[in-house]
Amino acid sequence: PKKIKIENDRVDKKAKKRKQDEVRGNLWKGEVADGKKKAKKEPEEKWKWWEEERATDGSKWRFLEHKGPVMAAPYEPLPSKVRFFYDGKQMKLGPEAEEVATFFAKMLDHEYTTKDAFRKNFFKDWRKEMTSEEKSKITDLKKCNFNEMGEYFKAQSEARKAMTKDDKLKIKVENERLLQEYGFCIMDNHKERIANFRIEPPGLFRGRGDHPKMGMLKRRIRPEDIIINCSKDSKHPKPPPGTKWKELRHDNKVTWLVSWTENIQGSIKYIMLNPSSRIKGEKDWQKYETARNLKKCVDRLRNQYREDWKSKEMRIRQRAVALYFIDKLALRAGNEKEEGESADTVGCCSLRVEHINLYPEKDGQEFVVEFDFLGKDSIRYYNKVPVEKRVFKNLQLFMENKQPEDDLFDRLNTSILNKHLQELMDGLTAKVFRTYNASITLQQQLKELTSPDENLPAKILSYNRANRAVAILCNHQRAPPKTFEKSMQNLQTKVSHYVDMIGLLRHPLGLVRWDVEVADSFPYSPRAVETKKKAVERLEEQLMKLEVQATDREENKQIALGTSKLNYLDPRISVAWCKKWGIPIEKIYNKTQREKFAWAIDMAEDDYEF
DNA sequence: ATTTATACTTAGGACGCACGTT
DNA sequence: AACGTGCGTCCTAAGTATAAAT
Repeated sequence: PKKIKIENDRVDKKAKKRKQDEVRGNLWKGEVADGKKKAKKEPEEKWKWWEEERATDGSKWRFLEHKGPVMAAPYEPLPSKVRFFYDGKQMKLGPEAEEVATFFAKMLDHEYTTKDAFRKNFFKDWRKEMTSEEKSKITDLKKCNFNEMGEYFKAQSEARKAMTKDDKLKIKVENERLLQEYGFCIMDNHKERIANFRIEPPGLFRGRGDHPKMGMLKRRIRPEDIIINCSKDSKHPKPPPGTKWKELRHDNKVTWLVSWTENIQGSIKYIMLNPSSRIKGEKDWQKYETARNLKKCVDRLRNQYREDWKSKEMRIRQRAVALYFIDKLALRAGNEKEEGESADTVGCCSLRVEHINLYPEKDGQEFVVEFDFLGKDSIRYYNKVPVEKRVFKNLQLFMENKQPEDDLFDRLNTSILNKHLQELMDGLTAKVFRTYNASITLQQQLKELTSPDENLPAKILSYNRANRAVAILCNHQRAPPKTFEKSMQNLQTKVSHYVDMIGLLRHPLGLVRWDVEVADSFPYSPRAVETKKKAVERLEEQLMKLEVQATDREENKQIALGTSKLNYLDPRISVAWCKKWGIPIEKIYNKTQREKFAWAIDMAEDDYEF
């Protein structure tokens, strides 16, 4: 595999030395025992992996030791007072059938338990867990009454909420212990955080959107399903007593520690490291370097695909138009999906004729393409865009003699497209355009929106607006928060409250209302005037802050900023912006994000350019 | 050329908790 | 102390991409 050599790849000799000095194996002994106090008091110097050289042989690590996954808690049968009824008659279920029944009972309040597909899939899978006796009795889901179960779980969760502080603390301590024991691994002399060290518990599958497999039973994972990956010379994780792992593997060409095959789609699930880890960070850094490489040649590429719109070969024209969409609209590549295996969603290459409408003229604009389709996670993409005449004509051509459900780009798929892109630039794939366009947009928007003399909240509003421009480009949506309207109203109430107060203060008579002390000194003593002035200033600043907050929130109603911040925006752009304007980085990145982007925070200066 | 397997990134929503407000 | 709410964390589904198998 090709490695993109990163520029400015300084090698810090001292860092190298430090690394060798660090002792391996302090993880499972000593440290945990003498408590976290020590670790907290003198946090071991943060490892700057970005100052070290990277492996060039395709190996991902040299040493890997971990404790294996945390298995899902075993099923606890219901107390006998909680009954299940079939066709009005009480019925005691065996533990297997009962467990699956509880999954359904826990979802009773959800709308999807009313959906045909959900019920059908659930019932089919549930029956597989029944004894032959149960199976012969229980033949109709409609006759099943899970209400007592459902109530029981509701009560349980109420009880959990109502627990004493002490009991809550106990749980917290136990979680912390689990984290300390299983949440870290040793990779190449460093203790690194694991992202998801728990095996996914069994339950009913609920895909996103109109998923054909909704309601199916996601089965319990046993040690016998699990593959462990670690160093040969490490202390191997032990399977729970009386069980065996499926396999113990020592593959340092991959980054995962644990894997298993999930039964719904038959896909493999992995346990991997946290985004703050070296192995994820390097990859992330490299991703942005590839996007920066695209920046260097994007003009050439754009000229190229514009030329290709005229090609006499249909496949080349399709490739060129698709690439234009991917570039201009930041569409995803659009791999083909097996029909009936998941929700019907598309990306660029898998667009169908039914997903676009062509308007030679619309709303005073020429050659408008209207997109309307469900993308990843069944999020709707709706957009009307004027395109160049040639693109428009090509689209008409591609749609000729086709049915709505036919592929728009019938001579193209992501594999063909990526092969082409690979020839144009080393490391280039379709998704790089999303990264590139997102990052360059942030940089441009920040330049445009930041005004030097604005105060801190206003600058942050500008940042959020730049961030928002990217989120809109990438179509990162969210469901409006349930409490949105109300919290917006609250904010407005506060605002008018401040406006009133300021009004009163500004008016001399307002003194009577405002503050007894000042009122007493009526008419104005110099001190009172000064105090009043200060108070007005303070109030006005708070008002400003509130107004900014209100604006920001309103504009953000249906837009999710997190995804682009975490996955598309070169963090060095944000770091540089913060440094340039003296904004504390904490205003932009929370703790987790600062950990993930530690490399960028350490590296980028105020003049960094993407 | 097409399908399958694998590994990894990207994604939105649920949930719970800290924190400010009443 | 009770409340509520906004944020961060967790969860895991759903994508992209590539290599290997057919």
